[in-house]
Amino acid sequence: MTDDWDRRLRDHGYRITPQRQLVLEAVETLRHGTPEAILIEVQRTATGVNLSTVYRTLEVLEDVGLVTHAHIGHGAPTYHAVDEHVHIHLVCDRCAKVSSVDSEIAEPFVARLHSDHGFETDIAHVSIHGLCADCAGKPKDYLEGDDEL
Amino acid sequence: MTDDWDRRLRDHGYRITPQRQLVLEAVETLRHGTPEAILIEVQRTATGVNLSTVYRTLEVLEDVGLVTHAHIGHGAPTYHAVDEHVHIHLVCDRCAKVSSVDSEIAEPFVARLHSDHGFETDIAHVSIHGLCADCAGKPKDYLEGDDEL
DNA sequence: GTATATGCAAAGGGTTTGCACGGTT
DNA sequence: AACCGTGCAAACCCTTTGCATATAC
Repeated sequence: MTDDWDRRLRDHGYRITPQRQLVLEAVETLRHGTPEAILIEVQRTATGVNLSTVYRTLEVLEDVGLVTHAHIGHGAPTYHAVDEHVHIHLVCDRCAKVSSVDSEIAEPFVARLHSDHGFETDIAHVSIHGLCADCAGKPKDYLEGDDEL
Repeated sequence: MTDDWDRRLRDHGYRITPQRQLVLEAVETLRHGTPEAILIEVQRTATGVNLSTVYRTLEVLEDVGLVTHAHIGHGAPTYHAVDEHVHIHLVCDRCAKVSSVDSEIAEPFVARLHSDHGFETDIAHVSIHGLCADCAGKPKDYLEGDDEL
């Protein structure tokens, strides 16, 4: 676990509690975790912890920069520790498969948004939707224009 | 309104109903509309229409290709008529302002996802989060979108 | 006439909030 | 001792669903 996690909390005026430690550990253990999944992981150690505490804690951990969240499908968001490698989620709208790609691939796009619109993009925050290679019915490195939904 | 809307519905085995017509018209009138907003617009003409009908109708209209939806914030999605110009929503995570940019700006990125991962991206489906020019403190030129609410 | 669409109400996920108690500082 | 954090339950928003009725075909 990030070694200065307690310091980070304290520096922002937050207190150190077992729940905060456990939630952070759970986020790091599960590399992608919804609040619900995080709760279950936390409850392996401390059964009494409540879902609303998980929500409040994730908000705090995000505020101090220890975790981030991304929206994958239409459901609950998933949380990651900040030291995880930054990645973009590609979600297939047909088979619902989720793949992760290095966020570096979006660099030129992000740079363009910045130069043209002054927008500082958090590219990993929401996933990219579309059709995966299988569902699009085409192998990698194959090009053709078929764009129905 | 799209002139072959009824034909499109019929061709997919759907029936023509006043509700479907009204919902489609509402989507075209409001250029960005949540289900709730669409309901209100529809009810200006037909007060009895129900929210669940709006949901079911939007699903049908989307199925036949007359409308699409995009996720802007964490809340309800917004619907657009398909003949609207395709655009990406940039959402500022600080001030919540939403601006629209031409989706063409993402072309190289989309092409890269296709060539490297075989993924056919629907770039407009989810918005891009980050900090707007004002909030990032780095203005250059930005395009104000057509949204409110 | 028959199957589909609708309205209504209830239930369902996911998330937030008010409150009193308990724990950290 | 003061205040923040927690558990609990209720409320909340958005969406879906079951069912009986109404309507398009």
